[in-house]
Amino acid sequence: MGRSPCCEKEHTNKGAWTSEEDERLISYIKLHGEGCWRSLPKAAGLLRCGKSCRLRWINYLRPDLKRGNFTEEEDELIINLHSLLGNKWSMIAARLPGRTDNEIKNYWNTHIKRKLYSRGIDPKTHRSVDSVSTTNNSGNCRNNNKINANRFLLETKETVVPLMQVPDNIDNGADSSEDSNGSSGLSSEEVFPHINLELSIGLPFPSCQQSRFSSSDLNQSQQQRVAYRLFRSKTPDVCLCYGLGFQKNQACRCRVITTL
DNA sequence: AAAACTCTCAACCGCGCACAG
DNA sequence: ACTGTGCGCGGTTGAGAGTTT
Repeated sequence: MGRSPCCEKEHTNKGAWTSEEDERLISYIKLHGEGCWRSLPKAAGLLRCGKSCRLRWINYLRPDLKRGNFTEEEDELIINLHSLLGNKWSMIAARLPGRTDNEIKNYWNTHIKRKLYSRGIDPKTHRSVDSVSTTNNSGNCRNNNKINANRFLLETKETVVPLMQVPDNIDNGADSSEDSNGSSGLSSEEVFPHINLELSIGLPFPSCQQSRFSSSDLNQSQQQRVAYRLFRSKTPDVCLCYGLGFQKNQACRCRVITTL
């Protein structure tokens, strides 16, 4: 059987968009808003796949896009966020207003990788090329260990339950990723004092920013379900701090809690 | 001047997830 | 519990622009 295609390939245009197609898409979305990408092309009179329309809008036509060169501050922010999040481009993009995941991904591959190599840093591990090439030994850099631990926490599904079981530790400023030897690593904010590590996920449209429940409305199991769904979900109207076990106001100012 | 090569980035593809039925 | 559908993500591709030979 196999998966049905997202659209009929035979009757759709491919490749670069014409200015006429752009205008059609823009005026349609201005009139009807985003969403329902599958039916949008037909409704807008476009011979394009819905996916293609979505991509064109998100990466190129959206009015809130910044465009232009990346600043030095943006460079450093991307590097630091990448060290925490890995190739989670959409999450990184959420911290850079006006930038898209595609743009950041391209920029990473064409510029930043090279920049890091020139600094003697491996862009995958964010460790010095020397230490990467020698072995996995020793973790001679405590900061890097801490960074990689955070990255692990954010990326692996297996850590969801343990994370939710130890919110108190997080609240106390202790590090749940620490091993049992009691060594005190630096927090992410100490490692990157200049970036906001609240990691609330940015929202492009104000309508998404409302929430129906605060954490105080939920019992513990509901909160755990919320946290779990949040961690698994790619839905943007949530705050990552909540997925890490924080309660409202404990860790960040966003106060955005996803609904059940 | 032009061929060859390199770089950039818009666009595509396939997969996984959420959700409705 | 299962299936189909739509959306979003990350990896990859390739056309066109820019640079070098």
